[in-house]
Amino acid sequence: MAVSTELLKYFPVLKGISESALEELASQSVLRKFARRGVVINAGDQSEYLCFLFEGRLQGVDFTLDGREVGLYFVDPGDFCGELGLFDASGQPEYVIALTKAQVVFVPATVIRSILLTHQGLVEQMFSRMAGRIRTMSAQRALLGLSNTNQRVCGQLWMLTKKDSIDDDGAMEILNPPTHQEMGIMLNMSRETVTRVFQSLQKKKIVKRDGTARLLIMEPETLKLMAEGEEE
Amino acid sequence: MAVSTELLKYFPVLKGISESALEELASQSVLRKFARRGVVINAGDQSEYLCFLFEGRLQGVDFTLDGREVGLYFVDPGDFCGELGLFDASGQPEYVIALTKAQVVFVPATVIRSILLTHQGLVEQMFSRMAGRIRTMSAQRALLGLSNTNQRVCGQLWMLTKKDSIDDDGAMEILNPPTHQEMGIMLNMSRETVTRVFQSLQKKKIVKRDGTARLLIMEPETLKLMAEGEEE
DNA sequence: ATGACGAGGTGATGAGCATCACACGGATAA
DNA sequence: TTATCCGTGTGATGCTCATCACCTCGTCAT
Repeated sequence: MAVSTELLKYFPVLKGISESALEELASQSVLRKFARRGVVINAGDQSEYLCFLFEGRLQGVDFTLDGREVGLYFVDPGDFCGELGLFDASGQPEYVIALTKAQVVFVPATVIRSILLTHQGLVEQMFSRMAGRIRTMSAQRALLGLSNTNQRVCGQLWMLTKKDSIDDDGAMEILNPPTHQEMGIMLNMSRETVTRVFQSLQKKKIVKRDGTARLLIMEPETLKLMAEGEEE
Repeated sequence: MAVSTELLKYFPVLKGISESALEELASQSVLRKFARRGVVINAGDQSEYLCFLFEGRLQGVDFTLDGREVGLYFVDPGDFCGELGLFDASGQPEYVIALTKAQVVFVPATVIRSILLTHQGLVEQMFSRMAGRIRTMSAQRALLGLSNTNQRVCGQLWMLTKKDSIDDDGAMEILNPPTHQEMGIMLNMSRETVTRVFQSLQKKKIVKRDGTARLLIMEPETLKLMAEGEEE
């Protein structure tokens, strides 16, 4: 049932919480494992948990009125999701699914709420987190505004690129890149079109596959220029 | 410079604030008027204000890498925007512009922050507000997932429809509807296409213009069905 | 080994919509 | 009044991309 306080210290947002409060949190939290495509948060559930991602990658997804799946945002390790239910009875608007095998710490919202009362710093962290979420959703929306599919894919890849992972050749990487299908869902385009864009990028040696768990961005600058529509 | 506390009481989120705090707020706030297309919040500005909308309609907008404008969300009277800068130095990601003549109360973020420390209820309100923002952005994103332009326009109109404005004939209304251009920006489609969809809706007597300030939704149910793709 | 499944790859086809170009009418200012 | 601007209306044209259909390959469970 409980997790260790050491595990919780992995999460930046919980820095600055008193040891006693952390123990309280830890005692009530659960670590759950998910397989690829597992459902972490179900829309409509009155899910009363904050979900801290320890390992893997999650994705928030929603559905159109006519049932088509749309991708909203990604969650990477150290981050959390499910915060919409914290103070607000409207429930989760969306699903969160695991894109890869994932480990998630479930912390009951009630515990978080009571700790928020006494930890002003945590309040600010939560605000920042939600502000960040809004920013990435805005950025994602801006991506959709690009009329050219090449630009959209390049822009998405650029957003996913680990900017600190630069190696000797100036190459960067994306760990656990989404499948073509998943990118299509994020970018409002068909799986086939994503595949074709990737073909073209690989032919130009701008990106390179390294197994399924890693995508190398050989020429980050060119990628960025293509996202801006300045390059063919 | 200052505004009256009466004016501030118009805003639901400020309910439950002590009279003294409200006076403090009022003394530091400013009421500003904007013309159509006026810029309320400038991206990049370290805008240190919460902007409460008293009258008119605002829109959050962003720009793609290649300079195209995209619409993010609407702000209606009683609501506020600019909360992203509250606790967070990353600044505003987006512009907020006035879609119509508008009156906006600017409240300095510093004052809000200090009041938040002592008003737990206000913290919850702010959380709810941001959660709501995320929900509407998700809904807006889901709209973009619809492949058919008719559906997108109908879905947007449905989101804008005042559900409490039903009259004898079962008609509803939208006050100060966006221009076709503005709808195009929200929905990733060209102004011309929006016009054509409107033509078709008017021909079928599903909507009806009433001057420039009011759009009548004659058949809300049909509109909703069309958004769901169940009707031609 | 064998079967099943999911990811990726590829061509043909046509519809849908962006784009361009221009026209019209109403509002506002000079 | 006239000039100007903006929102709207509409046709012609062509490109892009969704869709369908089918294939290969690798992986995993049995």
